[in-house]
Amino acid sequence: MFKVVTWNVNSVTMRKDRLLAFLERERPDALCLQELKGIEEKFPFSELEATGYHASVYGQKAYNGVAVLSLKKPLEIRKNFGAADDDEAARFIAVKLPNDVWVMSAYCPNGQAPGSEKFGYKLDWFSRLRKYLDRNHRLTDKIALVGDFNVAPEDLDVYDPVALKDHIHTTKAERSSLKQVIGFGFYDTFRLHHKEAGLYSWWDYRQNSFVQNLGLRIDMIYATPPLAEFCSASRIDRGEREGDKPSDHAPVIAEFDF
DNA sequence: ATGGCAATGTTTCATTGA
Repeated sequence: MFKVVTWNVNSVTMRKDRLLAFLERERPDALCLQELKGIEEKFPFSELEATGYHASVYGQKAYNGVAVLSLKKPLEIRKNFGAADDDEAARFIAVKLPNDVWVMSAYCPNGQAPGSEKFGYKLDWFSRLRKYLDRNHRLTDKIALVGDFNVAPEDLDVYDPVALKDHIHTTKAERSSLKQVIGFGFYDTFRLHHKEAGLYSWWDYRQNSFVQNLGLRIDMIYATPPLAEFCSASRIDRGEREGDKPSDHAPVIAEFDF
């Protein structure tokens, strides 16, 4: 069995205790983090290593930051999209594990508002992610491309698609850009097992949104065919959105039987 | 239409997030 998790923790410093408890409880083979919100010097390496995890970390001051925690030590680590790409925001890290699976933790740009400068950056970022995949991988590779994609791919993934039509996360341009990435050949492993509406991974901190289930499904575990064919279960751990000091995102979990 | 909540650094406000 190979268990993968993605979790936007909204500051690894603030979520350290939750993260350690989660790892003890779930013992995933790989846990991908987004929004570390700190430089590598602030990352709690020693406490994570004490729980048996290797930490591959790409940090940045104040914003962004991604990591992959894994039970097995990675054979290879890549940060962002390589020498051909000069983006300095720490939004992407890929590790090759000994079982030949590439695990990629992605923190896609928010985009702020349709038409804004940051919106253009978001669309461009997806385009560069697709180019990175084309340059470095083939469809026959076992890849888990996971993270906070900041796009709700379908109206089914939005609590009020009418009110939020053409808002950030739901525009045609964002959905089309995400599809360009997924068109590499990925499956949305959560939807392999859950087809219904009302299932989200993020809820606004404001307005009691979680209690009302006013959310979006924007955190994904995408897998290429040789991995997706073994996906036996998937779920969203809503319990992590409850209690004291939760992240606004819940962890998304996928299990692969091989 | 707006703000509401949370986290970080530029810290008692500004910026960003989604």
